[in-house]
Amino acid sequence: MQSVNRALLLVNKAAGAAPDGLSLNQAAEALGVAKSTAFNLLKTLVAHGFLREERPGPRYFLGMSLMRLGDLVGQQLPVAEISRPLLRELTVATGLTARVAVVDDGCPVFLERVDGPGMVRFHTPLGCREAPHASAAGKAILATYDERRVREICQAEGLVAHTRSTITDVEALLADLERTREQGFAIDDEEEAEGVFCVGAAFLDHQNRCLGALSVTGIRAEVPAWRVLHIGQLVREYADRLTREMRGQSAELPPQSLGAHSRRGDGR
Amino acid sequence: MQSVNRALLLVNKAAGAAPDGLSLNQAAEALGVAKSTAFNLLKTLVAHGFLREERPGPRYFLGMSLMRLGDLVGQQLPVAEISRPLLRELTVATGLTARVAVVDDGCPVFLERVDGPGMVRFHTPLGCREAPHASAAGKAILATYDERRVREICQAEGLVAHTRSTITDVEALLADLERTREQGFAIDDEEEAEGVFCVGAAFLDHQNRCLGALSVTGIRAEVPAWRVLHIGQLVREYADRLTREMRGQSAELPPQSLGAHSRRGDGR
DNA sequence: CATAGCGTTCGACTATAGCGAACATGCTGG
DNA sequence: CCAGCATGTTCGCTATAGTCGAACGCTATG
Repeated sequence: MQSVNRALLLVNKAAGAAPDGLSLNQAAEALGVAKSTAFNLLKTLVAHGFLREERPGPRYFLGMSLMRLGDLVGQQLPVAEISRPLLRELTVATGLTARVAVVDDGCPVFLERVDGPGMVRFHTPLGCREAPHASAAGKAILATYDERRVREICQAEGLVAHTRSTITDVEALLADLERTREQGFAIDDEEEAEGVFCVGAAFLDHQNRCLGALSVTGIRAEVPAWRVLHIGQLVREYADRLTREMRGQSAELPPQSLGAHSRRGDGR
Repeated sequence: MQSVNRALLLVNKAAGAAPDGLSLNQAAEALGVAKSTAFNLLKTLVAHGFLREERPGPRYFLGMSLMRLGDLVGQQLPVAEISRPLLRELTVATGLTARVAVVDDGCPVFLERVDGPGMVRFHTPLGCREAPHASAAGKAILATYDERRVREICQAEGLVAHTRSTITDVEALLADLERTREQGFAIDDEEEAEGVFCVGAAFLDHQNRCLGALSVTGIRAEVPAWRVLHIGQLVREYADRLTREMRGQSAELPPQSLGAHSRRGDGR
């Protein structure tokens, strides 16, 4: 499946090549193929709207089809649709950027975001994976797993340090997860990026397996110590609401009170 | 480029196959190829995250990469980023769903949307093309072109009727466009969908060529006759603001007052 | 327990995608 | 204004890589 591989790689290249786009020669060189080969690939991708050809001196950018398809991903996952109004409320209530992620192999993948009102914008593309051990959403997810599974994931992903505060030791991480379970929400205190503070909480499916997490993100200064508890409880509360609403739609289970702190899932 | 073609077709199939996803056999049949061929294609797409494989009984859905890439499209087009706060304001001011489209071969392609507060949700996927003759955004765009180009586009697209009110006659369309130019905004009065009312206005680049259009959408009942003028002027005003802000960023041209009704471009 | 339907693997054949060289085009600098 | 270069585009040959079909294993169902 060589040609398909190359085509898809090209799309990724075009994604990285902002804001000037990709030229034919760049494409050919990036793939290590002849110019004519890259030429054909590019034309095919353009024909399907996966790339956009901007003249003159053809430069290639991501195409409109990707936007349409990207939008559809969210619609295939019911989570995004349902969580949107909750994110909006959460943003208003906290003044922070609120996001929702689904879990993919233990990592949070962010589906949807509602930016806060502040000056600061965070570089948080939709659809991106974040590290499980260094993000509030990730730790909220891990906290629903049992120790064995957490160790597996840590092994697979590796506890790479993003900042000085990143937890790089498995035992320390397990302790942090225990605290997360106790208080009902996870905290990322500059563990993913310097100066950035996040709070996250997991939501569950009808079998109490973790589906994903809500989180709010702000700069450290926006979140003084005395606000943390309040924000944490708010995020927890909204995550529970999301759990209930997801159940309400996909299965007709009764809203069965979740209990304030009953997310002690077994992770499988 | 047969295999790439087939792969990209599969992605589109998977997009349409909501909410149950695509099975191997469906995929093979849809393409008219052997099962093993479809199998390889699917696996390759999954490896790149363009599709997601859900077990058991492997079903294929759109993958997370598409979401990430779709999000990036917007970032490569400066329009989406800049228009977002304007859309938000416009939604608040009108109580309607506000959207922004860029022009692609005369058709509006919608980049970004901010839903209104009402109960009604519109089925308006991002990245989708709409008919130029039957949407407010489309007519706002066409109104910036000269007669020859409008006729060309009509020829190419065909004036298909979506509802009883759709304009299917070129002369009538040209008259409507003239009115649009006079009042500064375009109106779609149930021409695209029954019961749906839209108002749109074009925004321009630094050479006064049409870049795209803003529009607001509501159900007919939300937009009584006496509100139309006010809403129209509002949309016109925001489109002009967008024009100015786009110029402010990409080129350092002075904000040069646009004049209330100076969008009489020549369309090329 | 049998069977039908699906996903998955394998090897052979041939169409197809890849290469390289030649041709076109559009800019830059002399 | 022309020459030269860099870039995009086309074409034919060749071998590779993608396609097919058939065989296998699994699960789900009557």
